Amino acid sequence: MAAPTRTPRGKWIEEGLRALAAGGPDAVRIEPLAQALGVTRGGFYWHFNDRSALLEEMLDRWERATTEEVNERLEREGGDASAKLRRLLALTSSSVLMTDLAVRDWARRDQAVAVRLRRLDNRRMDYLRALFGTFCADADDVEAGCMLFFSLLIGNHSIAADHGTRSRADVLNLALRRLGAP
Amino acid sequence: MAAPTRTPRGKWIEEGLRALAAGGPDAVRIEPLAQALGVTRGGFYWHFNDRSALLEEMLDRWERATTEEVNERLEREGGDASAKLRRLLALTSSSVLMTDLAVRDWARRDQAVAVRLRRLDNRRMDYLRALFGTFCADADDVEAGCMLFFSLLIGNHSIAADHGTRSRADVLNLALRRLGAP
DNA sequence: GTCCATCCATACAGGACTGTATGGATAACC
DNA sequence: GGTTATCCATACAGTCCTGTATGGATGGAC
Repeated sequence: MAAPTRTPRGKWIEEGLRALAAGGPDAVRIEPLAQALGVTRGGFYWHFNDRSALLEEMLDRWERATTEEVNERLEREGGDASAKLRRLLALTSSSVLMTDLAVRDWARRDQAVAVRLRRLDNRRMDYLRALFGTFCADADDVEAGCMLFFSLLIGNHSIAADHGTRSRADVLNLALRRLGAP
Repeated sequence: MAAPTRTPRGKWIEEGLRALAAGGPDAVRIEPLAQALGVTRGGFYWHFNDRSALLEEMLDRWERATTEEVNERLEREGGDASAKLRRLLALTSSSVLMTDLAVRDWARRDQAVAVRLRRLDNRRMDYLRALFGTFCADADDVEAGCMLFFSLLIGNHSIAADHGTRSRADVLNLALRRLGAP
């Protein structure tokens, strides 16, 4: 009844997310994906109806994984709020982050993706609000701090500027302190 | 000697930048560009060697235009530093900004583009440092403030979260005040 | 009115990809 | 050892794009 499951559904999705992170949604093509997996496209169309079905499932998996993966891992490693914020900022060049940036760009030109992103960003903002709330009493300050921190998270990987004698890590630390993180 | 110049070099570059802003570098294809301009690809290959030549010139023009356009316009309209920062943040959905975000994403997967972006981001950072320097004495604070502001500029158009009863503009204002802008 | 630089249309060859159809191959399961 | 669910290879038709080659068309300069 069962089967060898050499290249199951999940493999295609994983490889698709890798391609997305590396080259954006336009880089998610079946033929190169199959080549990367060492097979032909034969099996792909058994799992999926077409390319857009893969993209949908990629977004499904991304939406589920990114919440659990980041938040739970952050909670598991413990520490106070500012330690968690610090760890979040240090998540450099993780594939999670690259995928995130790719999806963010994708959302700019695809309404359906934008809806998903909004749902996720709202969850993330809620999480950030909880963290900032531990060392920040004023609600306005919390909201501004969250927006600034979230922006910093993205800006860190989008801004190519140098900082003279300071390293990027130095500047991130200074910025965090400026946001009131103890 | 001269000519009608119906669809000169510049037209292709403009249309290319429009396509870039709307759909990323992969969306810059000659055939659709020609269609948008109401001609066939015939003339394109008279102006440019190939597609990559267009991309190069698009980046050239972008690099020159974005600096002059934004900075000079900001200076021309006058006001103090915090007024200028406020106007920068209000530059919503300008095509300049969309192109900027597209190039930023492009730079993540193309080294040559990354080099150009770095050059530009450094210039922009210098400009921001000058602005922040007018109401911020400590050099560390200036650097952190610039990074946070620059990130906010990008985050504003990349983050899809809501802010409860507050509007995005409210939060941006709160954030600016938190950065010490009077 | 002719020349010439500039620009455009058309046709062609080729590449990369998509989706479909079809005939296996493989191994767990009975 | 046959059955069956799962997966793969191959071949084919079709789409969209690229780059090249070639023959105009247009209008200012002279």
